[in-house]
Amino acid sequence: MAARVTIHDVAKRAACSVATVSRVLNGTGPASAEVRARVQDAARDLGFRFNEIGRSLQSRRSRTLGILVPTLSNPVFAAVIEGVQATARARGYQLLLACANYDPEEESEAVATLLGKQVDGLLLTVSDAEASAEVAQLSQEDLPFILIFNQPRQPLPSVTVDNAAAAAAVGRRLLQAGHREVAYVAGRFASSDRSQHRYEGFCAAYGAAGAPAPSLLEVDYAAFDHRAALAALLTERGGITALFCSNDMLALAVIGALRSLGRRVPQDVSVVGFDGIAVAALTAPSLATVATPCPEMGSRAAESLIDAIEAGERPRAETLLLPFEFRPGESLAPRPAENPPPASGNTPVDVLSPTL
Amino acid sequence: MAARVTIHDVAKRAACSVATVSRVLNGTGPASAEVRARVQDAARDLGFRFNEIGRSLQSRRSRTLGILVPTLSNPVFAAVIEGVQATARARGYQLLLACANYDPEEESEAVATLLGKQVDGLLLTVSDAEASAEVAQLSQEDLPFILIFNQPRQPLPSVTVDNAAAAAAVGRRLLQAGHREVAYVAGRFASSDRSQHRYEGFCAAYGAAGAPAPSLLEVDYAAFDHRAALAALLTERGGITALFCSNDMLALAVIGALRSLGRRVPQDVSVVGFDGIAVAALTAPSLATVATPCPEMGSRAAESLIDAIEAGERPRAETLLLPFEFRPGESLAPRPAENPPPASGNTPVDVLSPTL
DNA sequence: ATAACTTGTGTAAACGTTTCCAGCTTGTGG
DNA sequence: CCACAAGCTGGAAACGTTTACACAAGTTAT
Repeated sequence: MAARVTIHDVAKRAACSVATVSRVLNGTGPASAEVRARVQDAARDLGFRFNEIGRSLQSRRSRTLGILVPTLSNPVFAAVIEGVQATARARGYQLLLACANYDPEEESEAVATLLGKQVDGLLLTVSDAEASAEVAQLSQEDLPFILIFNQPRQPLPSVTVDNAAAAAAVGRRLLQAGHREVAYVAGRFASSDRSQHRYEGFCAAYGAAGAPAPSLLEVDYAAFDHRAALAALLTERGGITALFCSNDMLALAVIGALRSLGRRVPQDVSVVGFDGIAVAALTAPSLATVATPCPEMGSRAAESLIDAIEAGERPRAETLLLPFEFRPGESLAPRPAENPPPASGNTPVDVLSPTL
Repeated sequence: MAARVTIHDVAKRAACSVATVSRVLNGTGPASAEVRARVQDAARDLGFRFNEIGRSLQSRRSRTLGILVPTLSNPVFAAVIEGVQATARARGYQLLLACANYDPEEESEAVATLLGKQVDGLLLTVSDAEASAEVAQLSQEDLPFILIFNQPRQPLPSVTVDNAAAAAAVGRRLLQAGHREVAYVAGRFASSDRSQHRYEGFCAAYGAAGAPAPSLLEVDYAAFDHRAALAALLTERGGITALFCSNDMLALAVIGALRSLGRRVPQDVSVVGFDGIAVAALTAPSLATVATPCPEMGSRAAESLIDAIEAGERPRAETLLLPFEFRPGESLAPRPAENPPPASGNTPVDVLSPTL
């Protein structure tokens, strides 16, 4: 019921004009000590708070950033958002959140909605930055934006890690551990530019070592049961001793699937992930992975974006690569001796399918 | 550069008044087929999109919901938000996100900011709903809000699970497995109403069975190394064979700490969590826990909130309890036979401290 | 034929701010 | 004593919408 109290109410109570109230409360423009006190008292008494909608309309700045991620189910994105959120708040910006479920159409819709809400800038992770209609749309609308995780080949503002280099590092680790026959397991390969970069880097490392090119296994990310696909891969190419998964969530699911197929990790098959989500260190076996500085990526991106906004420019159309770090884990062990994998008679534990 | 195109630009191009443009584009009010077409063409040609700020100012409705959570590091909250996000979007609302880091002061600040942004309603998880200044503030400001996870004893609108009942269920499971000496491990007990409810329910189950009351171990949530605290508890009360942790993230950390103390889970100590985060099913040992329907909690809360908003009312001041489910896991096993825990000579694995 | 609707359209006020501009006090230097 | 600056204050326009109201033209009922 309490009708919102406006600057007019404060003005009336302080017996002055709204212009004066605005000047006093914003500390802009002069005011006598006397009226200043009256205004402040009135504002306090009435519990006045600026209506940011009115402010935004007048100033044509919403002090709001849009952030678009594929999902919140993958902790990587939550971690990024945490970083974004922290620096956004530190600099006086709010966050309007949208999830696009890896669907380009939903991405476009979300961007349109965010634009309608007059966000001052946009941070986003899209399926494929190169083929993305909404990136084009943004450039055209001339709204400052920065991609996160995406590593486009054209010059676009983005913050990520060097996916190819990181994947190559993983490749070298695996080679070092004696794994010559390996596979890359990807969730949504076709629609993820970064997943492709990772595969390329991975293959490059194997090529450079004169080892056979890693197989590529694309699994249906939506289905959480990867047993059939993995079983097929492992019997088809019998010698495979290590799997590099395109992200940690997938790696954890793969480990579960392997276990229930009776394959031990890492004794029979080694598994490496990508992202470095916190829980990966807590599992057993702990997950070998590439740790990406998610919160830092978020805050660096937010920082640059806000800088650009406040300078009235657009962010520089170049990729900022942050350092990654290979994080060893129990899921990666030296290649087993030349004995064939054990018969699958081992008590297959049923994995509970998580409700992501 | 592209100056935003407004309804006036459309009006000029369509050679009509802004009122007509508004009526046509909103489908409100009459318009001749002829002018309707002109307006639609003009809007399309100019790439017109409503400025929601202007709209909100005029309509005094922002079609935006605020959502305040303690953190995004804990996947539970990400899961809730995912549910909220889905139904909010389905009903045409956007989400303004804020994190308060479990700090009541930051909670208040965040609420104030959200109010300034004129959110139509607020979904929030606070440290302690009963002692919370911002809940009072909200009631007073008469802004529709619903608590999530909080289970206040006063009548306040909230969506959660019956924490005490769920904890009692855990207690019964542990008793059933022969664990008579147990402890409750809590992250931030003092500041979490739900953690307290859980402890009460847990104790009630033990009381009803005539078993000794569970010990209470409060650990510093910020410090990720709980080894010292756990070692102290386990030597002090030698007979403890099971730990019930106030949430899954803590449970996973506790399992790591136990491992590095040379205690095997579940052979030496059983561990049960609370929340049912997705990854808990993927770890080894998989985590026994209480699964809470996080996305459902989010969507139910959002649904009720929006209903209230659109009815011009406030949500009913009562707690909606959603069903929980005990989810068995490998981390819970029958109490070991009467032999004392093995000497700690077992290869202590160093847990990598996650960068949450 | 007139009165009373109906239909389509435009004018203008409002929503809550900020800010330009002008005007009113004072005080100062000539 | 007057001009002028400096300090303070208020009026009013603007930001992009929606919508109450007025009005013109056409339709129908009397």
